[in-house]
Amino acid sequence: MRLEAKRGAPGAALYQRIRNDLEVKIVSGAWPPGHRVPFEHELMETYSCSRMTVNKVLSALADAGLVVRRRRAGSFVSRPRVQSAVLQIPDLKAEIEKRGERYGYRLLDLRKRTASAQDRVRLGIGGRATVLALRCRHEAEEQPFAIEDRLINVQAVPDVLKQDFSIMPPNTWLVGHVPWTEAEHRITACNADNDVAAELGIEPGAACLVIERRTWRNSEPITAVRLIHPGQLYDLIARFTPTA
Amino acid sequence: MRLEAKRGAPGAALYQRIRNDLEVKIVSGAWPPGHRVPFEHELMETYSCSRMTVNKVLSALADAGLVVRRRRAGSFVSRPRVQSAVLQIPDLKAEIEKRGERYGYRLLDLRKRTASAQDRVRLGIGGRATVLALRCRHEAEEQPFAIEDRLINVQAVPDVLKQDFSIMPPNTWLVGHVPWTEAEHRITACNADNDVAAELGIEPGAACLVIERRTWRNSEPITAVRLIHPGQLYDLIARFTPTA
DNA sequence: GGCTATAATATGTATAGACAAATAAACGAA
DNA sequence: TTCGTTTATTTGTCTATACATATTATAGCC
Repeated sequence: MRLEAKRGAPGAALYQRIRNDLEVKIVSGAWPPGHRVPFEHELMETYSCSRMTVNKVLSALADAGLVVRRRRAGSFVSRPRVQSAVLQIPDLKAEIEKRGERYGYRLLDLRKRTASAQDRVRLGIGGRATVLALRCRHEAEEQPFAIEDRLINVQAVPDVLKQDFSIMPPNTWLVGHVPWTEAEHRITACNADNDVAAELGIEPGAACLVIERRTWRNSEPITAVRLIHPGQLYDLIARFTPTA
Repeated sequence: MRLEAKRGAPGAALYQRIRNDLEVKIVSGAWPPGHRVPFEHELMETYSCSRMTVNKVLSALADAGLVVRRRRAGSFVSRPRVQSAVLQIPDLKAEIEKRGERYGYRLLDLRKRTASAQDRVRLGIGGRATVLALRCRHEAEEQPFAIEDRLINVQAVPDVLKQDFSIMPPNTWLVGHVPWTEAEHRITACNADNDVAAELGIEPGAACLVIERRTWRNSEPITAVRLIHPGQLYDLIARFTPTA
């Protein structure tokens, strides 16, 4: 979102002030869900401006999901406010360093192989394929922070074979070099098995937060990754303000 | 005037087609981060349209974070693509019924009390306050699906005392009647304690996914809720496509 | 060179006017 | 009544134009 002067302040652009006015009415509850907001020509009167200007505001509110627009009927405050939030799925290296902690990384295992049936399911590919399978550990201040279990579709990203993942985490390289068009995240909880417990330095059976992410580029699978965090150690936090 | 507009158009609006063209160039990587996208007057030429139309496209791309615009310099493809996703935090009743399963609900405990120190921390309030504390269970097809542990700030929502939460889950009432302006979500994993295990019908120690949500209305705390799901039973899925 | 004033240019916002498309509401026929 | 048709209204998109504003490039000066 572009930042102008203050959104509602005098001096801000006219359409920003109009938008702010309407948003306040909506999020404050003064206009409850289902309420019909004034017609464009009414808002033109109210603000002494052209229709293009109020149209821009209402279209933006519709894009933001605060109103629904229907020809001939008008614009209406959206029904049930969806409980949605922008979730930041961080690059662990960047995230840890942002906290001012020392980041550590260790490659536990790497192998190139013809995709097994299980690999094909995880990546969502059919037929023969070559994959790079990695397992590595992320550390913050010497403490294990996450186990990463990743498959990369070599066909989609041939350059990946030239990278040295013993010094650089695969995610850091991928986000910088491989654009993606679609991603899916799945978040679950599981009990640590013996391997994971040993690698993370926790008790077997301890609860772990699991984040699985799959990315595609124009429908071609790129990578599937599973990040396993000790449950107490890691929070995913999402903040949401409708105005945003 | 509009002779050009119909050419090669599958019905979509002109600015939609332009936007799509540019997005493809960006997300495909054809225009890498930092690349200068054509000036508005160049796009006018390319698409034989007015500046307002290409301006609308570029402003929308800027709002979406795909480009950065700088006066006198031009518009540039944004730097690092952030790993973010819109996470749908569903209303459980709606979610379960959408799957075609039977929703069940049971109020386990409800009490009105003066906020304890712990309550005040959870809600983020200071001083004296009255809260409503609920504990309830959500079921899908007779199976326990989640334990909900909720605090409601009675000052912020006095009407809450008039509701009968033995038949209607608090979330269903709240989302329909109490607008909020800010929300925070926190997702963690924990091992089921004996109480939770009994209520969910799982083994003590089994991994659970915990979603904590706090909402405010103009900085006034409304409610704090903790949802505890059996780890195997529940997935949070977030899909993200830049095109939206 | 380094500094400042000036011009050039791209974006930011706003207007008035035009026609298209969808559809709620009124109307009329069976 | 009920069904189809017409009409009126609202939103959707686009144009051509205008001026404001930020910022880069340049020219001129010391």
